[in-house]
Amino acid sequence: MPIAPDDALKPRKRPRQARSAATVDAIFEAAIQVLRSDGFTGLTTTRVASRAGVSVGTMYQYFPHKDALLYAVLEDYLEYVVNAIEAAVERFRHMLLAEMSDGLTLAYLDAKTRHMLGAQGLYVVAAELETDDLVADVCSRCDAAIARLLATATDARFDDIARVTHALRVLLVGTVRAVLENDVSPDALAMLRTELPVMCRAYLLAVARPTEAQAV
Amino acid sequence: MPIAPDDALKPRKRPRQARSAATVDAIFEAAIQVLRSDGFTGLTTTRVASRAGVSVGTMYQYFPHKDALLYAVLEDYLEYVVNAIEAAVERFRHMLLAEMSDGLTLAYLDAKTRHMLGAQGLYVVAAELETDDLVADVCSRCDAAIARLLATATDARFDDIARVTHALRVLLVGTVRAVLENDVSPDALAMLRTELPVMCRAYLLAVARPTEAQAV
DNA sequence: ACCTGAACACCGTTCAAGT
DNA sequence: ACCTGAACACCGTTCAAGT
Repeated sequence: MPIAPDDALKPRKRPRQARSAATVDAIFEAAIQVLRSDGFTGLTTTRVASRAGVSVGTMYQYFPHKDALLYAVLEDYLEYVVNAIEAAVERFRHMLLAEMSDGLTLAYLDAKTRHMLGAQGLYVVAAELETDDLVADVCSRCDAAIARLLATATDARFDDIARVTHALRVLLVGTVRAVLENDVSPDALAMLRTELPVMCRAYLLAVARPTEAQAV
Repeated sequence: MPIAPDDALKPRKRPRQARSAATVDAIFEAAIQVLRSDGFTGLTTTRVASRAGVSVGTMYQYFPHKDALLYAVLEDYLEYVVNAIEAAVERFRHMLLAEMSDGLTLAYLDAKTRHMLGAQGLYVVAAELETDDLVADVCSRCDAAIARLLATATDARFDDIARVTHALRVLLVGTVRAVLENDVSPDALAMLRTELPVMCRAYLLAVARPTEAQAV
């Protein structure tokens, strides 16, 4: 657990040839599979390499150490989620507060459940790996996007939009994780799909200041 | 990561003499400290033993393996939190819905922040360690307590109290964790203390069916 | 009874040797 | 250029030997 200086967690080299790119993809996919089946503790360089069909040495040509590989997997996943949020924000701007709340909530839920169903282990990766900068960056991009959304509600204004934005993101992220983490059954998902929108909507309406357009 | 059969995670023997009890306490405390400073990955049997001032062999007399030690630490912590919730439930029964919501929320927040400030690593322990039974037990005790509380609200009834209880617990646990996990600054805590009660109250009021006593 | 620490198997990482 | 796998240091766990 030495402190990672500079870009110590960055890939060692980018694949330049088709053969290499295929190798990296295989390693990447293998890492996710092993993480899912054996957990963070069970994720071994040997196991990833053998499942990817390469030798350990080859893996170390692309990732300077195990952590760099896991970091890359996490980065890729977070990028996917942020993109989903930013897309939802564009789609639901300039609507009623309740509409944009539901739109954002369901878009986030979809992104999570589609891409994440087995990648729960990534939470452990984020917790254990020096990922503060990466996470901070992703969080601020999400907050910026959500603030952009809320600012355009046609029927409400917020006194402290930064605070509300932050609280809403934490509500979304925390609740979804708390459920998916130890129960990905259809029942649990159904519960989220009905209750989470209610939570977000209720919170936003509670802290919003209605505007003249409200009575429309 | 072998499947834990039976009580494989239970302590090997209970301390019978004062000397032993002191040893176990020291090991326990050392584990928490190492977890805080070095994380889950950095938590080494050698490190825990040396910080506790005993040899590895001694540790293995009380805990059959590293996981059993971590399991015991987690169990102790969860017990503390459940007790806090159950105490709060007794204190706030038969009140207005908004009052009991705030009471429960702040009691939970207090329990978390007081005992947990450094023990964040326990989330990783719970995720990695075969703790499904333990967690399920704790969750159902919390849900039972919260349902007991909500059922006595003087101004509201719920059509599906199990669903609301579950959703409320997930909201509490998830949101608090999402904040504390990567930011235990006073600012973050202040945000939780103001916004979390609003979230819970707003959600409960949104799903509650008001009763005649409401207009009092 | 309780404690110790060398010894064994396994994992992360390197690097000389192969194609 | 890219790949391989034996070799080294370190961690979890055991157990013969100490008090």
